[in-house]
Amino acid sequence: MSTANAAKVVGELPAGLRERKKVKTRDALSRAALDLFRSRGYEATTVDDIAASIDVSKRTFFRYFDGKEDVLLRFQREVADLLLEELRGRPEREEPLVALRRAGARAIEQVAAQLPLYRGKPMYLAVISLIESTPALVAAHLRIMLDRKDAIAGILAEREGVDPALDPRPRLLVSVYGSAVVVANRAWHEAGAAGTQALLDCLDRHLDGLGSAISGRWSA
Amino acid sequence: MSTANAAKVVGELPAGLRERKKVKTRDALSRAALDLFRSRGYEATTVDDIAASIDVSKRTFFRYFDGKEDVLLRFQREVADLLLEELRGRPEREEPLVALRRAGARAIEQVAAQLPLYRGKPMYLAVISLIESTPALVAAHLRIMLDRKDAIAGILAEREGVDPALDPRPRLLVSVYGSAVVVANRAWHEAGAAGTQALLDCLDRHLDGLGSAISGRWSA
DNA sequence: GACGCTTGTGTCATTGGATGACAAGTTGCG
DNA sequence: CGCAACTTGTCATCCAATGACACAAGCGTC
Repeated sequence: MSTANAAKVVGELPAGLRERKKVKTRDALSRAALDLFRSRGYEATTVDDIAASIDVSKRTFFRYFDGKEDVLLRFQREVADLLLEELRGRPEREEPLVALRRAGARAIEQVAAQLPLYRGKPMYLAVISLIESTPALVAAHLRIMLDRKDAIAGILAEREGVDPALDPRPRLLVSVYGSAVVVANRAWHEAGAAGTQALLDCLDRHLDGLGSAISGRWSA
Repeated sequence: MSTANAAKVVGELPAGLRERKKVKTRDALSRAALDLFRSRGYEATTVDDIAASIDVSKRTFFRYFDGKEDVLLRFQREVADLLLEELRGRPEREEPLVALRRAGARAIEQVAAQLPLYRGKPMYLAVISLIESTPALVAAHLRIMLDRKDAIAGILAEREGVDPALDPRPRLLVSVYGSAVVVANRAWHEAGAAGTQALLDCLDRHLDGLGSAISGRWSA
């Protein structure tokens, strides 16, 4: 139940032949899309191109993914869903931002580790890089986080015993956390897009900087 | 020079007949779009509908606006641009977040005051409400802010004498500020979408809550 | 006021994303 | 094997967006 949606993870045993085929097709589509996006660019690649490159019809592509964006964003969705799950399991003693940070870090670790590799590195990292170099995808990423924010804010509100409809802090915190994630992703990408640990470190640095960023003046 | 892009403002004297016609058409399109979006919903309204309702061709619509979203988002763009302008004029003594807040508040005030009215209230407010009730538009709004964030962060970095490429704080602050704006917009919308002052107050309340949201535990 | 020049508009065609309908092919299973 | 359930491809359609081109309307000039 805790891994309900994790059928896409590597070490799964996919029941019958039918299921195995589907997993294979989805994976092939993901890779083909990633390849094409990276070489030609996201906008310059049509869904037809992707489908044709693995010899399926465009219609089939849309049966596996909700849209062109979804090929990449489904990983981000996965992270967001995992974060939600992890957050529910955080000990009550942790203060809100700490619980969020831990849950987020664990979610990223899991996705990076469980998802298939792409050229030796976790596919998840390649996806982030691609997203960060495509404005339309950054926006779509924001949208995904937006969709999850209410749920996350709800959990935080419950943990702290406040009413999310009256107290702005739950939503604010979630939103601010999301901001830090986005800025950190970008910094990581611009700094060369190293490994998973570099990404997590970068995120930590940014989250540490939050307090200092919003208060007082900055020293040069 | 400071009001270079403000041709859309009310009290302008539009040179010749040609210009006056254009302003009229653009305004008619905006209103028609707003009407249709509000009654049928954003997705359910086609660009053809909008154009047909004021008897112009779809092609003409796309000559006035970059796309369907742009009819509404151009107001948000205006706010973002004004904020940028205001920020450049803030006194150096103000600390970063304070300068941002003042610049943002002034930008909103100006847009709300200068833009045409829609059913008695500033059109800007109607647009926010519509955006807030349409997920796709919220995402697009985020994208607009995203496009401006680097410029804003650059100004803040310069004011404070830090290097925006090394210090994460400029980008962080801008991003966090943007988060607060979005959360505040939504809260304002859900609270009944009162007037401009209510929006500004709501924004202030959210910005005041930032520090408390990210640190420590919350009291019930 | 007639002449061009510039600019805005409509029509037409096209591309690409996304979805519904239906027929044909596969897989799963008794 | 043979039927039921499911997957896929083809076809048609809708809509956003853009380029090409012809036509009309504003604008300045003589």
